[in-house]
Amino acid sequence: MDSSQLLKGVLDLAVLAVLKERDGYGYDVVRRLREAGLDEVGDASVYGTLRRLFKAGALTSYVVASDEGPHRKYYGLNDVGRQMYATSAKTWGSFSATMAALLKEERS
Amino acid sequence: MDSSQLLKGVLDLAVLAVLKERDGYGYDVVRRLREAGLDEVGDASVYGTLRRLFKAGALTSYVVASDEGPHRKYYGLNDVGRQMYATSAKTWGSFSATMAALLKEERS
DNA sequence: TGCCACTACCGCGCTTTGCACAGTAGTGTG
DNA sequence: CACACTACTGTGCAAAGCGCGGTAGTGGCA
Repeated sequence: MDSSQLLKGVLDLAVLAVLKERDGYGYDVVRRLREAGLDEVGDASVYGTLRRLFKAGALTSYVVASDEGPHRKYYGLNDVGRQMYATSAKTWGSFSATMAALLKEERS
Repeated sequence: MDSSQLLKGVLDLAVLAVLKERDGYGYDVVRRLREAGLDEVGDASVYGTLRRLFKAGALTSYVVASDEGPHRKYYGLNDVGRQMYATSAKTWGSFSATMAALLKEERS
């Protein structure tokens, strides 16, 4: 099945969630999301989301050199990002609860 | 917050869910979805979804005259639609579980 | 009679967003 | 030196939900 459409509007939240745990760079965020179960997420989607969130003022950004590869652009949550995470998580919670209730009506 | 993006890819499932309970026409499906909690769903989205699902062969369709207004175009699930509902519900279930797990990691 | 509200449907065009694809680099391995 | 892995970027596309406007049918009300 193609669950890519399900990510719409939720990838932001997912990225915020992993960054809330600890700062991370793009390639790392992709890995963490896939390990978390979102294995179909595209790398370009994550990079795009990070740039979008940064542009929206929700993330801090700093570049760190690496011994084993190219530089890494780290991202982390700031206050705006934490606020965004809180409200998004809440919205998602009520939305998924609504959907769960809708799907549970198995009285046919 | 704008939860419209959350509907992406899930509106199909929501529409299938209400039609699984019983047949319905567009305007009625909109009302039922809103009563279920998806109060921000646009009517054009539902009509579009119904047409799309019908075109995909998941729905039956029949027009019924009404005493109190315009005609009503009823839609109902066929075998394809029921199959689609089953797999979509399953996909949604695992996806939302993944998201729940991701959000629950409150160990900062 | 004229106006409005509610019901019911459709089409156009816009925006967001995830993604495929391609490209650029740095590092290490055979 | 080719290749794999790491790491980031840009372009352009397609799907989907929605705002808006339009078309009708019915009925109420002054």
